[in-house]
Amino acid sequence: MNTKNKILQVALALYNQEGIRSVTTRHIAATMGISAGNLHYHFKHTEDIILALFEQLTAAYDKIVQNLSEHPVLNLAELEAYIDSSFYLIEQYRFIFINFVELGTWIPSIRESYQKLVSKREQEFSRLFTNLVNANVLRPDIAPTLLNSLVRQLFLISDFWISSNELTAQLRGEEALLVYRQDILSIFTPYLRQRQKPL
Amino acid sequence: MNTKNKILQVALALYNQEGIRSVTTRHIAATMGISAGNLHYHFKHTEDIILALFEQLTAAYDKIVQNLSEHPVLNLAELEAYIDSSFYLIEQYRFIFINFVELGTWIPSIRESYQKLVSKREQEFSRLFTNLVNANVLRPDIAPTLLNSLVRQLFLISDFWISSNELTAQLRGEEALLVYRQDILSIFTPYLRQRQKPL
DNA sequence: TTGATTTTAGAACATTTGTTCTAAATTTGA
DNA sequence: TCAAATTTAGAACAAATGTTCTAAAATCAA
Repeated sequence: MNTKNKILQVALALYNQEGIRSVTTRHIAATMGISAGNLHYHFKHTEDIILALFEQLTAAYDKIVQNLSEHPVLNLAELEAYIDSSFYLIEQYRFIFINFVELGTWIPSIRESYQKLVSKREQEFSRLFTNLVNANVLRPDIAPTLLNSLVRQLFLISDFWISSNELTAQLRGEEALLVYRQDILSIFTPYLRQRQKPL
Repeated sequence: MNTKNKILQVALALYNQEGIRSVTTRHIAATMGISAGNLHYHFKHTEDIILALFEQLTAAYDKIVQNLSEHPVLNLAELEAYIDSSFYLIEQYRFIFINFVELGTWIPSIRESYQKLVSKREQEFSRLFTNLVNANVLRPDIAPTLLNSLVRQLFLISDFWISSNELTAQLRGEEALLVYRQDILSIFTPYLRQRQKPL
């Protein structure tokens, strides 16, 4: 692996573990055994590192979305699979989600990029709802304003579940996934058709 | 107002406006027209300022909780009033919610204090649900595990709604309140008794 | 009033941090 | 093989930051 990618890899690990506050470019360079000068040869500014990591995240998310449009979700098992894959992605780039607002004000292009991601996800989730209604999984009588709130809820919970978990239960690995999955699914629960409703 | 309180007031305003990243003790001192040395006479360490602000927040929240136990929520109008008051409090200390995880790792007593707050709110919300069921506003057939998820959802949305809004719509003032209120209420919506259900 | 205490300003210090610069080492490509 | 391009280490710099120190000013208490 070339130095540039290695920097990104080590930076991601450090940011996730120690938080953006305490990680410096010297820190990253020392951890991978190169000089600070060398690091700044590859990434002139610290923001460039963070921005590159953010672009990795959006690229990975795009893949998930693309996969979702090729293989639409038609039942609860597939919904769970999708929830799980988004969880792994979020956890992989957890420092971004934990410092989202701060990063957005620090590096404006991150906020712009996030806006675009939100639009994509809105489309994706609208389709997801429609599919589940058509597949007779969800009830068809959901008002549009309520649907808006539901979509916002989904975004909010998936983007900030990690932050919330960090402050409270601090669940890890499989345990975290299970609770995350349940929290996301409980948004859908009340709108399931009676037949499959485990209320 | 004495200098100590003035420092807290100015620090809060600056943290909210410019974010904890760019605000320094010199910054705060300069804004209020005192010397940095003087500021550090009153608060030896930066953390002491932030911790004091966090304690203001928990004290204010305690008041709301106490008021809630003295005047229980029995209908949707009262629920809205409670939602609104929590919104104003969160917005007043927005920088804390925006940097919650970072502050929690930086200043451990903040995380401990937050844990206690969460316990209080859990009790409070359980009572709130029970009250609304008894008052025939909510349906009585909500499973305990689902209730847990609902409570977590409520916490998550109230604590991170501001962060989410900051990244997307960036609504302000009354407009923000309206959407926040609707997002919180939409958690309750599916469990309302049919009579008052505006699905 | 006067002596003690508290508050304040401002200089000073140590450390950190991002970044640049230079020269050497390494790699590449013809 | 050898010159050009690249990568690298390490010193160096400038700015920022938290904090301390000292002495003066203000306040308080008897």
